[in-house]
Amino acid sequence: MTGSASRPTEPGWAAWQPLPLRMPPAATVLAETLDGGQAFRWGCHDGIWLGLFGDSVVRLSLDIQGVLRWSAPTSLATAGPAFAHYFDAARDPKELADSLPWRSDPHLAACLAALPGLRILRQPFGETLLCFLCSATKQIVQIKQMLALLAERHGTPLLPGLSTFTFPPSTSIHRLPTWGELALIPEAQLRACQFGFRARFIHQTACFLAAHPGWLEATEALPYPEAKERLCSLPGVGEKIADCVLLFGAGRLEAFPVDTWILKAMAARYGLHGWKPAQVAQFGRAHFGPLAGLAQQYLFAYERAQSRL
DNA sequence: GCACAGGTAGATT
DNA sequence: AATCTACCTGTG
Repeated sequence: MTGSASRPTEPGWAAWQPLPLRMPPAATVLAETLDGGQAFRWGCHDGIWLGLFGDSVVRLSLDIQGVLRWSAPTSLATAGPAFAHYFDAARDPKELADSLPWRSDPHLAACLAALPGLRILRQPFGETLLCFLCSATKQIVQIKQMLALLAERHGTPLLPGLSTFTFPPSTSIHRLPTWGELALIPEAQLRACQFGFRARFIHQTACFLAAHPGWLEATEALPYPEAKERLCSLPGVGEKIADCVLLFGAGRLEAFPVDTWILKAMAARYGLHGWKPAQVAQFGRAHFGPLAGLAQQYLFAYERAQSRL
């Protein structure tokens, strides 16, 4: 009996509720969505996902029928609705993907077919900036470890009352520090969280943001080109990270982040051998159109899956 | 030992 | 303007 509908209620957690979706994702696609490199705060234990974003804590489970259910702590009444927005549950990802140029692009068509229903999450803007400032030349597993350590040491506990009911075993549940909190942390303490050379960038960015109240919020509200330009003015933020922040943290689906995977994929699949990242980014936006970022996520996931075979 | 990991910034050519 | 390199640190 693995159906979560029949799971008994656990202390501190509200009952599991179905998330209304046109088409629930397959387990592999859900895993790729939550843990495929756009977010770094999800973990899966015994078939149940636990995720943290902003002040929210949510658990997810695919029941035997394939229905996606969520459960939030009773102390966090807003976590459910917050997750629906985070997951962009109101939007049908297949419909969105259908307006990508897959009809004239066989490789894109293959990527869409391999991961039907892959989504772009709508993560908190500031948090996304922090996460991708940590990402430079790091693997996903390591990025997750760095952020977990930072949250553990410098972030507010989200479920103080549930500290004894650990889920998963021995996992601490702290939110990431806000930029205001980060500005108060000495660079040395960031280095102690295994940030390496990224510690200086995070510290400098935190100091800048502390000196410019409202700067992040204003940036998020700007059109894509202006928002990207402003993000790139932050220490440690180049084109790639700016595009990731706008794509995963601001719903700007026209952003087309070019990392080493995409660089290799576009060379191999589209013949762009020897192209520079900026050239590939321009090609991507022109070729894939206003939803280029969604296409990018399919290409990225497909390429990583191929490499694991 | 050494290359590489979802890069960026500053120096050098 | 284009190319090269240092920057932390863990992993294979």
